Amino acid sequence: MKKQSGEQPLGVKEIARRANVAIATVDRVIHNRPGVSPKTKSKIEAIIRELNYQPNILARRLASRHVLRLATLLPKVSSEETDFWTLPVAGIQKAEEEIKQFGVKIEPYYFDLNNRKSFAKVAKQILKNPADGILLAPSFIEESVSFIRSCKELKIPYVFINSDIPQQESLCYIGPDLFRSGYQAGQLIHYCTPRDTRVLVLNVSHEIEDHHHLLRKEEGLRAYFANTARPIVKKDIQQTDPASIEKVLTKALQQHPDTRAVFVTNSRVAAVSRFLEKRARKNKDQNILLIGYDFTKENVSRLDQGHIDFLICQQPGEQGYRGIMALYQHLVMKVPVEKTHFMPIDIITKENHAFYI
Amino acid sequence: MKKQSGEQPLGVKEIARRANVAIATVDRVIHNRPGVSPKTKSKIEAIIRELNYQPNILARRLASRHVLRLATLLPKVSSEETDFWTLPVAGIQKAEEEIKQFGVKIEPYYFDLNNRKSFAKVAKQILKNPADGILLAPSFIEESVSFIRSCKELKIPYVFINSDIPQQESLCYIGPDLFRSGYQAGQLIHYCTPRDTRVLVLNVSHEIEDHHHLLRKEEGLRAYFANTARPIVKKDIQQTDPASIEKVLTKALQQHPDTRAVFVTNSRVAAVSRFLEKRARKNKDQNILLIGYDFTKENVSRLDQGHIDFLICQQPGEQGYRGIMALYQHLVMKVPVEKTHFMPIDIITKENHAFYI
DNA sequence: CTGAAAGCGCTTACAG
DNA sequence: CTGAAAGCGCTTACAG
Repeated sequence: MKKQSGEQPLGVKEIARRANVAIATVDRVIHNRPGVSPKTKSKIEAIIRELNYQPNILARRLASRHVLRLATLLPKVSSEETDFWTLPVAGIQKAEEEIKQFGVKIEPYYFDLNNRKSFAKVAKQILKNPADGILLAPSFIEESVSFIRSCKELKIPYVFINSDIPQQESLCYIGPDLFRSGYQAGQLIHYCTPRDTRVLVLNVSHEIEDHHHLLRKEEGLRAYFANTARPIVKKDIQQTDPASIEKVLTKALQQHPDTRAVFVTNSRVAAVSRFLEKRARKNKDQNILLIGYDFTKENVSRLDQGHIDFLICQQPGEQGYRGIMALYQHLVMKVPVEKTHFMPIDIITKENHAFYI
Repeated sequence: MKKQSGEQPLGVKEIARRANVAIATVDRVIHNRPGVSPKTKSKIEAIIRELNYQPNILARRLASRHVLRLATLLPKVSSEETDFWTLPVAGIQKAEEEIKQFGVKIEPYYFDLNNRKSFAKVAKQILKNPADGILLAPSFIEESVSFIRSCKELKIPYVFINSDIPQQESLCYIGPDLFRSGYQAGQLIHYCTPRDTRVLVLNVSHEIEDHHHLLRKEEGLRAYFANTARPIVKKDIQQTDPASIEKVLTKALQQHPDTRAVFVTNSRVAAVSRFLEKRARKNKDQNILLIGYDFTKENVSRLDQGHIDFLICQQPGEQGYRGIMALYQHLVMKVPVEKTHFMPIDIITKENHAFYI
């Protein structure tokens, strides 16, 4: 079949012909470049509208000598802490694979989640040789706000993934709705445990920065049980080593022997599962439901062994992939991008994790 | 930044220069077209290998006057039955939107799920003016096998979605692992109901063709409980009207008053939920867990009202999207395609359905 | 069996 | 402020 049987899409050539100008002039108008008299400009613009001109992206990228650079600013993957960020990075690579044909190049930068100064330092590096677009995880709010202020000045679009800073004019946010994920955890607990038993909420984190995020999940959980008599107790564990976890948990469970569900508000659920496993061996009668977050290697392995019951996951790979694609859509295709994209709240179990990601 | 600073990707021009032939001859070799002497051919092939030549897809699609036609053969969406197939269709449209710039066109064909002859009829239409690739839901096995026999003869690649016919040399299969989804349902029942209570499996379908699929799900569920004492009973309901469902269910629940979970092996779970709702009103004491399949409008609405507990879903939209993309990858990008792609087994609840799809 | 040339719809120096 | 022309890396008639 031959192309364009029927409605021939008209191009710059036809626009130039109708406007009685050279193609180069049409090009100037299309890209809003200077050097066109107002009169010529409006004439060409009228014709563009009339023809409903759609640029041919293939031709554009083929002819252009400009390669589009996208910088990513994400936490470094640290095997000691959590390998969560390997998945977004993989998603970003997949996106790059798909669009590198179109002259898009990704420049990855990494900061240390335990060191807010490293964020600022790496951010400064990015600004030294600014990319055309930026994808970032705004883990440190203050530093992120300062960084994107510079981006705004340079008119560089930026996308947030995994956590949001609202009201910052980002191109878009792609990540979880923390509150609703906590709410979902509430429902699972409701289904799986007797309704008069206690729920223990654990925030295991020394990163104070995280706290706001963890609180939103806790709020979601509490909201689910708002109109019930369900007893809920919360513990913050700031030291994340096994001994500290053991100490806090032992005490909490002694204090509240009616606990039948533990909700860990982040990926540290694996560490908690270790303690509960040990405890269950001594104490056969008590079966405690354990729910936590994130598809890390360790969590999945603990899930598979039956020491974690549910993991709530939000497609971290897809977040990276879509973040890049959003920048691409915006910069190359020039199509509008959805401002907020909440990821599905996926419930991962021993039985379905093999099909995830 | 200028393009190709560094490793200049070499193209046909350079190959032609090195082989001392015209570009047209290189093109013939690249596309394995006739009219090249064996000697010239092998010489060019050697250079292509040596240079690790990667064709520029942009240039290829821009220069080519050939538009790639992909036919889709799917069940017609019938509002009376189920709107399940609207989602794959939407996924296909999304894919088309993304790749129509590259001269890909989708030609949709629909058959009637209640009429196997309609499948054969529409399939014949497709063969009258064969597309370059085909995406189909092989709902009727015999007719599908006969259709793809013709496709094989014509060397047209085809992709199965939603259900598979193994050993048919399809380019790939994209859809659920039915057995494992039944297994997952088993786990949810295990978590949510007392372990000595009964599980009722319902196959609600007059389409005998379906039966094999439904059985796989049932087998998965039974496998989960294989080494337990859990009582399981199965009922087939061949008439799908409310009265027939009511009749069978009333009898089954009378016969087995210890039933605390009902597993419906397909999207007909909404109809079952109607009966159970009615029954619960009369019979307050008995709370029965209800699990079924598919993200149809009606099912989601029943889920939202609390009359269905869990829906197992397998990203129908994504199946359509990926099916088209697989054909595109194969035909345009010429990259190898994964033979089997099982979709995640998603657990959808009242609390997370709003974030799905 | 092989090659020279036009063209796909754009962008980009460069000249005026 | 404007235009003529070369070129992006391919494919496609057409000529020999």
